[in-house]
Amino acid sequence: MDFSEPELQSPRQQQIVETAFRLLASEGPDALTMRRLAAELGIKAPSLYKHFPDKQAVEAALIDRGFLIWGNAARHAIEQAGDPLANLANAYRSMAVEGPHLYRLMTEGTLDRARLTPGIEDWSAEPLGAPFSDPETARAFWAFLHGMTILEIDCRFPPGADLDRSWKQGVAAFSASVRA
Amino acid sequence: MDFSEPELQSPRQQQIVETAFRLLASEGPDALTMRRLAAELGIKAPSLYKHFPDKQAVEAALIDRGFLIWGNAARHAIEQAGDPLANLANAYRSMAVEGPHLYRLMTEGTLDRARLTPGIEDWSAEPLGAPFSDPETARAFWAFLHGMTILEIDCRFPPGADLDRSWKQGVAAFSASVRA
DNA sequence: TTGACAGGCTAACAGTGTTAGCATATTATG
DNA sequence: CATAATATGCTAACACTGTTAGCCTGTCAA
Repeated sequence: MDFSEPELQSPRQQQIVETAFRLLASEGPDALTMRRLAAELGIKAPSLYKHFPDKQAVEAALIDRGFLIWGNAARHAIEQAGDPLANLANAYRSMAVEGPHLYRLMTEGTLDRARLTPGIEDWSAEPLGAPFSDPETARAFWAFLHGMTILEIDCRFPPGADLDRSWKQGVAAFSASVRA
Repeated sequence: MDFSEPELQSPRQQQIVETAFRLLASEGPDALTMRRLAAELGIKAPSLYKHFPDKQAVEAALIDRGFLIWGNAARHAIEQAGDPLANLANAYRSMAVEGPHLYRLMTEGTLDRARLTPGIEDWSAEPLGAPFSDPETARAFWAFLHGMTILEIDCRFPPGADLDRSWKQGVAAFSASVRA
């Protein structure tokens, strides 16, 4: 499966999503309003509704892009030499730290799957299952990755905590569960 | 340390927080508006500002309450017989499933610690460190707990996934790291 | 030439948190 | 007892949000 081409989007839609992507990344979710996004494109807010039914649809397109980014990064990580769990953890962490606003948008709250391109969510999560013999342990490892990531970018750990070490310890804990 | 008495709150403030607590639990975050909260109390929205400087302050009081609930539940869990990690995991999961809206409010986004009662965050996290010999592994375990919990209440796992088994596998993975 | 359509616009609505200014009832003080 | 202060409510309004209705213009096909 290849999700790299968003066929269903017109050039103008792609341009809007691209602008929204940059706006979210550089100024955060509070800046991602319909009026601001429109201004960034040199138009007025109501005109956006000629291209997307509502704001959620724009956000869904961003989430789609996030899943694409993560799916590719995870596949790349698995192919590398060394401990696949550590490689996945590093890739996951890097992606989120580089784009914390997008990461939050992707993972916060419930997800309206009907708005996403079908299958992309599963596709992006697929590489996480590779190192493990059963899907349940893979999901537990995913939970660890997400927990570390979101707690880190939300600054929920005590200041000065050795997060590198926590990542290592967690990866080590799950290493006993990898496929022979 | 005993956080059970919110000494700094007037009776009216306690009443408002209590009402907000019930409103959030029963109807979710969208219902927790200043106007709605006021209506629930039989007053108008601006009157709330005689008791709290802004909405964030009300939310901070709710988060305080959440930390209190969790801190007590965790202490209780640790005293029980059996695997302390499994007990903690069960307590954590139960708390979140019973009050998912409060759990999200507590854990979503960054936290303005200046608004919380000093020390309550650390106090509520304390029991998690008990079973482990180093704080880094304890934090990794916390990340696993939070990851599983938030992904579960946000329905991010595939439908039909065996979450009980994922919880078990994750707890098992960390069991090798417990203090001798 | 005409008609459809794509894509912009202004004006407006309901809802949000929040502030200013006013009224009243209780409580403390002279 | 009178008076001042405080607590606690109110209405009106502001700036912001997503969103809709209705209008106008340019492009392209029949």
